[in-house]
Amino acid sequence: MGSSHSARQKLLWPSDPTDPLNKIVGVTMSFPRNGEIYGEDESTDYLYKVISGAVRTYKIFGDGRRQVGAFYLAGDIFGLEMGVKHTFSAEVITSAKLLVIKRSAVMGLAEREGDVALRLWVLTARELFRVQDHTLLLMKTARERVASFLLELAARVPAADFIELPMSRRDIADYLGLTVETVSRTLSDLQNAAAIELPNSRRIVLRNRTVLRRLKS
Amino acid sequence: MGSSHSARQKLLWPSDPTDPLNKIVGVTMSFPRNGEIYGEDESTDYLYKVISGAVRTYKIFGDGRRQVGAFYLAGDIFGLEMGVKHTFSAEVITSAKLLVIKRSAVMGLAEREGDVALRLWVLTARELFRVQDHTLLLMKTARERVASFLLELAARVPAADFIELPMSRRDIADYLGLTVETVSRTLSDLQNAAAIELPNSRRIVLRNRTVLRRLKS
DNA sequence: CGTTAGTTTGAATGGCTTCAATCCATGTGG
DNA sequence: CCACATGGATTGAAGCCATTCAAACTAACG
Repeated sequence: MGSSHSARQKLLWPSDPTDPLNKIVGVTMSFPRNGEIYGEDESTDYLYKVISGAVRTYKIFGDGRRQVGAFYLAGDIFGLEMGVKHTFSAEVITSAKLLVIKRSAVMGLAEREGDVALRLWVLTARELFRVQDHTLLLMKTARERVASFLLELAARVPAADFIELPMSRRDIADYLGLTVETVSRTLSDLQNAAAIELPNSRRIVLRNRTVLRRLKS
Repeated sequence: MGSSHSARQKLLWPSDPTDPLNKIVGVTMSFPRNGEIYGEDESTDYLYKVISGAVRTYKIFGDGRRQVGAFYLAGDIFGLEMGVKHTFSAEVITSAKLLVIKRSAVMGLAEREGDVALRLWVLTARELFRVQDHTLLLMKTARERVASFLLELAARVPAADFIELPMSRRDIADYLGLTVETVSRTLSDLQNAAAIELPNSRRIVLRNRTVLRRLKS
């Protein structure tokens, strides 16, 4: 698992009080910027819930190319897998607080209690849905990918008329299957088209969502 | 659901005798070539197991582009989803026999019996794994995509030194995010590179898998 | 034997990448 | 406090890979 961590503290799963997963106890841990959470092929002994900050999962290919599989923000659960080894690596983007849960505790409970098993199934199904959306993204043009990405992110982040990007252009590029240059150019294009505004490189004002939705497909 | 069907017959799930899903009874149905199984946004009342033949799932975009989500061959289960509506449409490629199971029967059993619930979870997790591999495909070059596709298919199909493709070049193209022309050209390239041989358009002899694996990434 | 759908091949175009330079923000040492 | 180094982002220009448009070929089927 990750190397540097601090601030251990026992507590319950902090979400919907009727959630059957509340029966499981976890531990909060703080991870530094760019810190490793787990590596590809490490055993799936833990799963995680993002309390604050942002996380990316990724794979590195033989020739050095990197594929970003997903971004996880506050409230998202990740690292839950059926196999004994993780299929992606996970890293912190901005410094993050994570709730860390022992997989064995979850699985043991699932065997005895049906509602927990159903909840886990739903989590996997939701992840499947997310990955399917990702494949749809990758069949589109650069403009469509960037527009879709911005709308997807805007829908997940607390409501505001702008997005504060936790990730770099490289992270976005590796998620969208583009180069950093193309991402940068496309964002400039969208700004020229009056769809967005870029006060600085990490903040994006969604000036016209209708235009974005039209570009999206 | 699909329009034309015939040869109804009650029977048990025909696979591993220890499979807890054997407790569920289904009905076999024959579907004609290119027949519709279910449409996108239709309710998820049934799930399916391929007895023989081949199936594709797909989505059509506003501008007419088609995205093929997956190919299902003999033994594969598809159509199992958490949501009330299907996220893809499903069609028969070659004429197929499918085992059709009522979703409510499966879900009801899952609530009472933990091993069934676990089995369903595994099925969804396997689907997730498959879709993740698909996203990895879509980040690669045309050669890499075609090479990966051939190896993936060869691994699923009964062992032989050749593949009998059930699907058309268009199907392959829409699955790989390429045009038919690019797929055709790439197959010709691979033949020139002595990696494969094309006795006819539907049969592919894997002449040199090592070369394919090298091209794959 | 002609029609049709599917596949292959050719030539030209175009969108994204590659290579390269500049810009910008941040931090560090003199 | 300024000078300079550093990493990330943007912009420009050239090249390339996949697409587009078009034509020829093949197999299946009436």
